[in-house]
Amino acid sequence: MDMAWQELMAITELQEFEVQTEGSYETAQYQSMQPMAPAGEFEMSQSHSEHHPPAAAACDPSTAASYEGCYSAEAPACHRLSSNTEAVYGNADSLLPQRMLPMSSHPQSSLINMAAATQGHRRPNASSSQGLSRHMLWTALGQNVRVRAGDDLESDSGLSLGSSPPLASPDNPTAGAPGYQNIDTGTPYRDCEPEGMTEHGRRAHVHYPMDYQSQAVPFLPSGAHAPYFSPHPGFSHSQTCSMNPRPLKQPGQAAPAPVDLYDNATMTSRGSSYGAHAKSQGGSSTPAPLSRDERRALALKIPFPLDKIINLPVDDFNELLTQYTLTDTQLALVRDIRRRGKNKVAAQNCRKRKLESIVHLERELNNLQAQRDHLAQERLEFQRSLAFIKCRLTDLYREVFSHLRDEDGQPYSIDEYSLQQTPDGSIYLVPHSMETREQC
DNA sequence: GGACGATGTCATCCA
DNA sequence: TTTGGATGACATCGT
Repeated sequence: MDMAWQELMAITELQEFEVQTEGSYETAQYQSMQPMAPAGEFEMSQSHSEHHPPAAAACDPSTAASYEGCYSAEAPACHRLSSNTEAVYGNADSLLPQRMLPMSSHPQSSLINMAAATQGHRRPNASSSQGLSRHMLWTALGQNVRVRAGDDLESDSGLSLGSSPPLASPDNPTAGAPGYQNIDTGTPYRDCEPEGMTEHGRRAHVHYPMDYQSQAVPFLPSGAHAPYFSPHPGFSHSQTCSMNPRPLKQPGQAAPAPVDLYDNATMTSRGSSYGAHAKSQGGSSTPAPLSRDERRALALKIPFPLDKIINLPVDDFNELLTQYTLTDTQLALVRDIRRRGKNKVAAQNCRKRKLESIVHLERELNNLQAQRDHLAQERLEFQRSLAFIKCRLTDLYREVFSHLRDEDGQPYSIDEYSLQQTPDGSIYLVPHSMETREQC
């Protein structure tokens, strides 16, 4: 790429050279798409004869054979830029990476759709996954969702300076945010704690979604919450922390398998679901885990879905907030979620534009390189043409001298005299000695 | 284990 | 002042 840009920069130099050496040719001539005639056929000379009558006689094909030495017949025909550029770059669109294709929307109408979308397909785009994960928030409530801060225990971001108030983040369980505390014990949430969590706390932890259900039911997709909202009492901490996700069993079914929606291997520290999605390509029916914000919303019992938080217009969003009595912590979290959600979309759009810009610049670079090649070819043709015309002029000059005679009928020596033309068109025979003096 | 692409997030600027 | 879009930078993940 660097070389390409260096070559591109040479175009300006090339054009400057053209102007200096071929000053009589205007820039417009460089835009001509017509090929220069092969020199050997002297079509070039005929073309010149239209504009330079004196040269026309010199370029008479009948006499041109004597000038092959000046104007090589091997001069290649100038290529047609109009066809070349299109031929070379006509398929430039094919260079567009597949990732540049317009994103398609995915229906988010049901949990079934969501599950299907997460199985056997890599996430087609982030927006759909957002929608899916948002549904996950409200459908997973009955699935013994553990309000886990596991990924939050990891470093959120090396540069994170904590834009969110500490209270609003489960990253900081010691900050005293009520929403991140165990409902029963009041202790901060710490999922999968190897030692610190008591069995009572674990059970309360496991049962937390049940407590959340009472508030969140109105927002759950119909039919999604009822079968899953009674966590099996037999779930232990070790089960909930299992690294082997199993299909969920409804309460009425015997021997419910341990459920772990937070397989560490599938969760990113950012709470994104793409990792889990990629893992679901294997055909696993394990639903995608909740994002970090979804879990935060779950923990703080935000009483409306994330897609509303993120996508509602500001007026509707504020109106939504007025419909509920939210704590400062909840408000801060909601605003953080809204900010992050919008920024996520913005980042996706930004990256898409950046890729499109790269493709556009690469295409433009190719076009400019083709233009440069065309100009170089034209310069070569013009140089050959100029050399040919000079040869013809020299020959005509000698021919004129051969017909000149002095008073004694003797021919003038071309070494002693020269022909000069004045601005008014008069031609004088000037001795070289006088010419030299005039110059002095 | 390092390179690389994808993605989410944060900080910052700006309208 | 608030809100949100745009974007660079960074972290993390999976391949």
